[in-house]
Amino acid sequence: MARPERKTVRDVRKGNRGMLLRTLYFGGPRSRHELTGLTGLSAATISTMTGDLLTEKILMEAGQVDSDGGRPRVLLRVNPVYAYLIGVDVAETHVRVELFDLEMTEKARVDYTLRPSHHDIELVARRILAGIDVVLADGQVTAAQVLGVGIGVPGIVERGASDALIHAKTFGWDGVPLGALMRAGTSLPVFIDNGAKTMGQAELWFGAGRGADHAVIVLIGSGVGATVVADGQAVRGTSNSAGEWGHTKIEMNGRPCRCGSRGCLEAYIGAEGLLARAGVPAQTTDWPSALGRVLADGGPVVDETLTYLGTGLANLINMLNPERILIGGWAGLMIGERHLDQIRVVVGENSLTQPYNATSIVLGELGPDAVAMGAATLVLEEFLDASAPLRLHAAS
Amino acid sequence: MARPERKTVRDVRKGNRGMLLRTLYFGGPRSRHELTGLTGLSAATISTMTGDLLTEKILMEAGQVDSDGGRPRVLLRVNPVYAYLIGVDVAETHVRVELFDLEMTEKARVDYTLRPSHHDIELVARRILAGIDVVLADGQVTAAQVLGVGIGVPGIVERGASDALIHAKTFGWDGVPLGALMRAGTSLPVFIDNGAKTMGQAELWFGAGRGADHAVIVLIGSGVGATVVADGQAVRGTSNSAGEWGHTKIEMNGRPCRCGSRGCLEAYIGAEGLLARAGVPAQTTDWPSALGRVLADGGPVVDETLTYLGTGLANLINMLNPERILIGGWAGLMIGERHLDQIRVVVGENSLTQPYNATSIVLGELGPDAVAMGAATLVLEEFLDASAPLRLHAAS
DNA sequence: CCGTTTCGTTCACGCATTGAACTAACATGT
DNA sequence: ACATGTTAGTTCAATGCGTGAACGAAACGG
Repeated sequence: MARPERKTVRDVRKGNRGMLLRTLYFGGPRSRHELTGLTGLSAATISTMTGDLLTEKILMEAGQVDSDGGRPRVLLRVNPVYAYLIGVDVAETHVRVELFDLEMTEKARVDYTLRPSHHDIELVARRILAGIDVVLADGQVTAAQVLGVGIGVPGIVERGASDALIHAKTFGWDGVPLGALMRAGTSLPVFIDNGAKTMGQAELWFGAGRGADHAVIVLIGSGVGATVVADGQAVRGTSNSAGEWGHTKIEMNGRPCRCGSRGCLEAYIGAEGLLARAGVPAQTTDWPSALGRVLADGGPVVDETLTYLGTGLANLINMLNPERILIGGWAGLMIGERHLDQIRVVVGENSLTQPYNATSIVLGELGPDAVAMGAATLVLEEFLDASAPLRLHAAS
Repeated sequence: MARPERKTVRDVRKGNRGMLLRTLYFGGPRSRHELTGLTGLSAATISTMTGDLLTEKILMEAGQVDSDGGRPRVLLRVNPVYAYLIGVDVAETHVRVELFDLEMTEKARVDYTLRPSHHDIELVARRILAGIDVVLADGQVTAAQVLGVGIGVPGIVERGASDALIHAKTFGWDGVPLGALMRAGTSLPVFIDNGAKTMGQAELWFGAGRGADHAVIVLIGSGVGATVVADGQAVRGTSNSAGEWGHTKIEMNGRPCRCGSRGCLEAYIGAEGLLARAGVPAQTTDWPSALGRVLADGGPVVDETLTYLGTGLANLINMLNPERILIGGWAGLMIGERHLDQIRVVVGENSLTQPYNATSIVLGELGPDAVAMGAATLVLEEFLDASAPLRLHAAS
């Protein structure tokens, strides 16, 4: 019952323009002629629309191609330096700010280390704002050229009517208004989402998820989460907290989980739970190498982990029937690189034949650094969907 | 990445017309003036559009209301006898064909009993076609007045490029082309979907799910399934087999399930599994009263069942963050009527606070007979979305 | 230099929504 | 009975958009 909005003729333009931009963005340089076929629009419409986009400098020409015997085609492409995007990754140990051009090429980056338990929200906001200034200076870009700032944060981002509120237990954030704080310091449009979701977005757009309409991107680090994509759209749920795959129960009366419950998937396949099960001392700090040793040694704990992971993935397949499952996150990649085949076997044993056969299970391509890129993708999405109304802003 | 279609000005009309029809369908009789506010369209557009719909007889006037001091408003409503819908329920023991008017009032019904293991697809198709003729005669409706036939069937309905194929193990159906068989016998448009899904659709549109944008409708009978609704749209997955909640694993190395795997939720809370766990002899035929006795007696088996059910629901909440969960199916209703409060407690203990608080858990309102009505809803949906292109057909 | 082929643009037309001006239908006060 | 005010609904010129058809542009081959 999602209420469709009133539509007017201008929405037609906006939609078609977005479609053209998307096909050009993802479909490489194309001639106007090719675009008629790819978009279904008439040559006349393509002509006027590309004309507009060229004078706006959103598109640019990209050489010619001979076409046997006739007038050569002029290739068009999205102008990568028409505007820039900023992506921010707020993590437990650092705040990272990155500047991208429209093609997601990194132009500048700055990292701020956060001392443990120094996650005061105002400190974090100050770091982000300072980081924006730094990357703009480094990249020699003015704020007026930036379409917006995307921020990936830990925890649940509640998108209320007014402003995004962030709940992150481990940070001591309980309903923190980061959006408002940002707006107080910059006039750039700000988009905030959970870091796991922005990373999923990045994989979906630029990684192993390209082109998938139904996908689940699973993130296994010390925690466990998932991004669900149905019909090309991220499933957010009613308060934007869908995807807590790590806290689905997979064992009645199972291991206690840090969420307070028992038998959560995260307690078995999350790095923290996995290492604890393998008997790695709790005070170990270098988790990745510890995990590497556990995986190399093999043994029952690893087999058990693969069983839990495979069963958890099978549940996703039975429930959601995705065409693709991506495994990401630093721990997920380490496990998957060694044991993907065995995971596939376990999944096959625990899922229904028909949906299992419709799914391919692959590893993420982007690595754990993609949070900021995914956050920037939030801005890019807005631009592609509605380049007309958004457009460039005067910066303060 | 769902590719949006090329849009033209006429699509604007189609969309707005659908929106108007929907608000009038679900929002009771309204005056043109009220419709401007409800739809966001201008008075001018409302005027021309309602004019069209009135001459097409899709709308009709429904009295007047005084409006203090001025011209009285003329109320408009959807004309319930503009056209009719046929819904079919193909179940293990019967084929039921029902005729509805546009307001889903039942006009005629016919039941055919199926003898066990007489599920030959051609027999079923013949029954359906005969049933269509019977309800049309009983309801004194011509085929030309019927918008289409919706059919709810067991098993997985694979919506390929060409034609719907049905896989239903218990019926011995493996890729059966019911759609093609129907088209050979009638020229009415045919829509086929899984019966659990059509029932979910019925609850969502006309039952306890009205108005929910994010919902899960859970069906517990002898089997267990779910309909997931995200952003007002049913989540179907890549091959239309999403929603197999009953075969998600809730216990490692748990009870064997008839799907061949182990630890499936269905093996615990499905009527068959539940009765087996309670020690009810396998040859019992009257399952509902057996279940009634088990529930009345109480004891550990019941408690256990509520724990499994609550945990399964908690997994849905954590994963999908719905605003509403409906419990339906004959067994689900029996359990829920007695123990809804305890279910809510178990769910609370096993789900994250924030999404739990955003969810209300309620019982279905429509009862197990809603499969045919939900199937008819498939036709209604098509009509409301695209009344212009669909329109009435010449019948054979 | 000319015909052919392919690519791209221009323009009249049909269809959509809209604001503004207008008409319709009532109640009230005198 | 009649004027006035108020609310409901309609009509119309203006504007925006996509499209097909006619037209212009830029190459090739002879």
